[in-house]
Parts: sequence; C-alpha cells; structure tokens
Amino acid sequence: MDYSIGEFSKATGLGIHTLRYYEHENLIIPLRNSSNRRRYSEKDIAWIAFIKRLKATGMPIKEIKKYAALRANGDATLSERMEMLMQHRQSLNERIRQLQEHEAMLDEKIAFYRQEIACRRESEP
Amino acid sequence: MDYSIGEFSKATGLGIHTLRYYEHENLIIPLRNSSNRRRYSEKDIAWIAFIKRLKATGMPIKEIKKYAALRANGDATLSERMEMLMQHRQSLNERIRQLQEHEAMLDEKIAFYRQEIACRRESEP
DNA sequence: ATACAATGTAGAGTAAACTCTACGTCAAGA
DNA sequence: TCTTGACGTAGAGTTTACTCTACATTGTAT
Repeated sequence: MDYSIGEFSKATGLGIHTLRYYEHENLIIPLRNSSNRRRYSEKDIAWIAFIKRLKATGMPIKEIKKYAALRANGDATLSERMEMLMQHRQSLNERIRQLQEHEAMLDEKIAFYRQEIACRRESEP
Repeated sequence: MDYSIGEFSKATGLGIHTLRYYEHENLIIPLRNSSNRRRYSEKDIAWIAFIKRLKATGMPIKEIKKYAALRANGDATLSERMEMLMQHRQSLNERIRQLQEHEAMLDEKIAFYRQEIACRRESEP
C-alpha cells in the first residue's frame, strides 16, 4: 500500500530528482522505512496530483510551499487554505480573461494576414 | 518622430536593459544615429506591442525570434508568419481550455473546504 | 558471496529571460 | 571648462524550477 521513490515517480509522472527536490522544498515529506528509504502513501498520490494542478495554473513553488505548510498544520488551517485557493481562483480567472482577449487580437492579426496574402495573390501576373 | 532608448523604454514599459537584450537576440534592431545611439521608430512601438502580446500568450523568445527573422525578410514570408500565428492560436486555445478545466476543479475543492469548515463550526461547543 | 540495480546525500549544472555592473564616450547646461 | 546624465559595450549575476553528477549504501537475484 505504499511506494518506493521509483514506483512513486512512475505513478505520478514526476522524476525522482524532482520528488527529492520537492521534499527539500517541504512540499511533500514521505515517511522513511527502517533503512531510511522513502515510503510514499496513497494520500501522497492525491497530494501530488493537487500540487500538479496548482502548478499547471501558474502557482509558483513558493506559494505552494505556504499551502503545504498550512496543510501540515492540520485542520486548524482549513479556512486559511480556502482563502489561498479563493485568491488563486480569482487570479486564474483574470488570467483566463486576459488570454481570451489576446486570442481575439491574434484572430484579428491572422485575418489581416489572410487579406494581405489574398491581395498579393490577386496582383500576381 | 523617433525615440532614444530611454524614451522608448518609457513608451513601451520595457527596461533599457531588456531592450538591449532584445536587440542582442535580434528581436528588434533599431537604426543608429551618427554617434551610434539607438533610434527607435513609431513602427518599433507597434512591433514591441506585438512582441509583448506573443510573450503574454506564452510564446518563448526563441519562437518570437523565428517570427522576427521572417518579418525581417519582408512580404515574401507573409504566409509563413501566418502559419506560425495559426499554430500559436491553436495551442493558446488548448491552454485556455485546460485552464478552464483546472478552474472547475479548483471550484470543487473550494466547495469541499466550505463544507468542511461548516461542519467544524457546527460541532463546536 | 557477489554483482548489480535502486536508493541515499550533497552539491553542481542547466535553461529561460531578464537584470545589473563596470567602465568608457559624448552632448549639453551652469 | 567642468560636470552631469544618458548612452555605449561586454560580461557577470539573478531567479525559478528543475536536472544531473559523484559517490556511498543497501536490497535482491544468482
């Protein structure tokens, strides 16, 4: 029911170097067995999945670290964590809006190129 | 009708170090005056605005460099440039879709937190 | 018993995109 | 004339997030 770092690496898609780096940064601290080998749990799988989601939405490691620290302090920090997530959702929302705006501009530019190229073709001999 | 690097920096919001870096990377090559000072044009303003848009949509400098190289080769490269922009629009679209997905998941997580916190409050003395 | 694959730590190296430092030149105002 | 501030180049330094190397240990298969 638990994973060596190699197994965990395959299960999560993160390299073992990355996992050790995440541990160094206190994002995830697996248990150790009697010979000091890391033992990741099923819960760690879910936690990494969440970390990946936060990363994918542009949250920097520093920020994820803060979240991880709260999480490590247990249920007393629930509302603080929710606060963080709500702020993150806010900025994500804003970013999506901006990207959509940029996409519209890109569309315009492409339409302009299409025009230019059509003209060029017309005036060919 | 043209700008020194300092004026251009203010006009575009990019630092002068960044502008020199962009020049080093062949993104933008301003004219020089008789004493070797850079002279940016009105057209350069528009070009930087476009570069900023490409950057804001996640295009790496390397890729922008390719675009800039095509642009420097004039009208013969119009369709190649359009091709690039269309590909970029495609990936931007995909990215926006993914972010929206992540946003939905974040919403779920937040709703879950809200539940948890409500429960906790209920069971207080 | 031994080879070999996986794991451990500490620390160096990498890539992207700036950002800054050092030092030299030059034009214009007090 | 002197000084000050903007500009020039070359190259070093920074930040983020890994990624890799070197070398020691340990678990497992033969």
